[in-house]
Amino acid sequence: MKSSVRDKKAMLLAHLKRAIMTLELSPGEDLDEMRLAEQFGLSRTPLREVFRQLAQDGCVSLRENRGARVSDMSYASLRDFFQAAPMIYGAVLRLAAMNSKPEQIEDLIDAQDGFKTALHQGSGVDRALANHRFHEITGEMAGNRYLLPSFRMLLVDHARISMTFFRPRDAQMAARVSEASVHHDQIIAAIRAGDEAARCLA
Amino acid sequence: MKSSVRDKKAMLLAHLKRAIMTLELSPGEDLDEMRLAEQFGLSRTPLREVFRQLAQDGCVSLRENRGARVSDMSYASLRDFFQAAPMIYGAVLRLAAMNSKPEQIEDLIDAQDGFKTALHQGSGVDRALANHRFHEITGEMAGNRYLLPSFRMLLVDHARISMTFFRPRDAQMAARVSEASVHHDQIIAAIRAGDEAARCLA
DNA sequence: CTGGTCTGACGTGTATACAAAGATTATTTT
DNA sequence: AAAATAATCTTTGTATACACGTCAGACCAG
Repeated sequence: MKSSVRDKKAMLLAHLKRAIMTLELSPGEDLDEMRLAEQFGLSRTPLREVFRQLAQDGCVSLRENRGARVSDMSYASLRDFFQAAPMIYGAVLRLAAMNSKPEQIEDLIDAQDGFKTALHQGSGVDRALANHRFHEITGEMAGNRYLLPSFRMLLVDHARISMTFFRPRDAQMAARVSEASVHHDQIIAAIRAGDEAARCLA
Repeated sequence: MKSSVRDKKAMLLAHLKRAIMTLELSPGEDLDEMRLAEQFGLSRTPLREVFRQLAQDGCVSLRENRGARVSDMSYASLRDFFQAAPMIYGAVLRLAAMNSKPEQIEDLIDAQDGFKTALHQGSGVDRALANHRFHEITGEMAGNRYLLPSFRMLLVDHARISMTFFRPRDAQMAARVSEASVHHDQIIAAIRAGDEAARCLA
């Protein structure tokens, strides 16, 4: 079974995004066009399109005549992150509570199950990705085209920051992650409540 | 003097963005790749790159196998706009007040002068573009990489919404626009104050 | 040595030909 | 005559060759 170019593009996008979020590809690392092209059986044209999409999510930065490089995590970008994240996350959650569909709530609960599983028997990578998936669904629920680009950028770096600072041995860290699980449950409850409220109005 | 491809790309980008913001290109209108390519003396490859950049700003939507189309302004997107705009604008202004540089404040004052000129002797298009320029500078001042993508999208549709609903004869509208000018002055004052405060801390 | 420029190798940017998908028109069938 | 289907035509997506810019190391001047 040979996959179409379209599928290969999607795979490459997912692969690179995952690798960047998990720090498998380090911030600042260069991406080699030609190498990736032949590795994934694509020509450079669609590959560069994938780079553009990654740039949109803040995964890579494109430098004129100097290729794509994994976005670095400087002190400045950490500061930017903690300035922007609370607002955008808050806004997304409010909208998610207003606009969520029953089916999406099911997805969210599944994602939270996945997160709990990762919490107890997964690696740091598993936890970061499961957490990412959870929040990604809240973004879908909010469904606001203006908020989404910023939200997606934040989620990518949320994962990278978790990966950077998470230390499995550290008891405080373990507590933090458990807190996240509780927080997720609160989010689900709030969204359910919002959904009920919306239903009553309709 | 013949301009380089790089310059032509920048020109095309600016031209299309302006045309879309001023509704010279209507929402929903299709963009013809080949026509624009020969019109601007570019091949399709860099032209499609420009389309991608426009898509990033929310100017156009790219449909699989069906080219680029000017983003339409549906009821849903208006709702999204008014949900997202207050938050993002507020956040950007707060950060602008914290991070602005003296030189940027000069730019902002110049932009406000331009807006006032447009207000008194310009067309609706002039006003919308001058207003856009003003807010664009506040975005630069805030300089938060996570907020910027959403902010840019909002600004584009801010201009388009103004163009849609502005009616020169309408006295209420005239008052609205004057209000905007006052609002701009307040913004400048607030940013100046923030700048002073930051200076005192340093 | 140190600083600067030149040159060649490497990698990115663009043009163009070709392939594939969508839209349109003509044809056939009921 | 209307609907379904086939043929074509247009437009988009991909591959590839070539042009151009960048970077590194050699070479020379100070």
